[in-house]
Amino acid sequence: MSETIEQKCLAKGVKLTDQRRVIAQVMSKSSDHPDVDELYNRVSKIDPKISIATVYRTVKLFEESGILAKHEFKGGKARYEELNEGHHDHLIDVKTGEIIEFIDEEIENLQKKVAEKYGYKLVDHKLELYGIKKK
Amino acid sequence: MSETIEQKCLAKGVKLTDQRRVIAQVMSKSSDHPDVDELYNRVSKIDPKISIATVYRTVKLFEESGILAKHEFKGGKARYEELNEGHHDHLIDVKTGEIIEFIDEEIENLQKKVAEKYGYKLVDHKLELYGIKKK
DNA sequence: GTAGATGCAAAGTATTTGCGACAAG
DNA sequence: CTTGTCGCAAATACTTTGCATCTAC
Repeated sequence: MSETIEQKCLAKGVKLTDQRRVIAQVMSKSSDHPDVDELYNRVSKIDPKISIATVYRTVKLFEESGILAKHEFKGGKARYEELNEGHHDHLIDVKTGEIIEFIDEEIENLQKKVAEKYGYKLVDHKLELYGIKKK
Repeated sequence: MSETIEQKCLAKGVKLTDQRRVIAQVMSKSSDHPDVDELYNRVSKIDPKISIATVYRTVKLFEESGILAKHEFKGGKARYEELNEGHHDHLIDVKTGEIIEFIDEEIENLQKKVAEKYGYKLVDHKLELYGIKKK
């Protein structure tokens, strides 16, 4: 495991409060991609006094600090995950909603090439695959 | 040019009303990717009596009928474009918001391969590149 | 001590919906 | 005719914000 979220906050000069610590810990433990509501539920079990406004403010702050990644998958609410070294994309099961993380260097390179072709420097991208499980 | 939106409606058994005809024509003429508000503005210039609720209902209906594609680019409202034969993805200029459409067969194939690898049949995907124009 | 964080409730956006009037097939 | 559509305004869902209070550094 690389740095904890708390360490990242220190490194980036993000002030640590009790609320932020709780939110950070819950996100670290979450291997799925919770939306704000779900995150708020989990956080509330640890400290019921934390308000949903703080959860919204904190995920936004963490996202801007490069600590969390925000995803807006099809037709739903925004969902978050901890951002670690290895970049990855998502394969979403359209039946169950299950999410599989994957990495494909070849696709990454091709994306860069496409951007170059049009005279752009690639600064970000979003790749989501939607599939049905084969029997 | 392939079929018009009106022809597609007939083909798919979607009832044609004056309002839908206007919305269809405006979308056909739009080479950008307007959001509902912008579409409503354009539509209102032709027939000011059309309500925004109808615009919302119509784009949703057209999307479900495979006539329009809905995009949810980063942090904004949903945007729409006419869906024609050739599938394409989008390269978005993060400075200006300009959108370039592109096709890359190689990436398409690799996506299918990734899904296969995890035992999935690819039914849909979303690929968005965000870039900065090089000088 | 001070700048910034929190909780609360109210305000914003974007989108959907119930309902009576109306129009397409 | 009958089923589905429209316009309107109210409702919903998600997210942000003003303000007074509190807390980390």
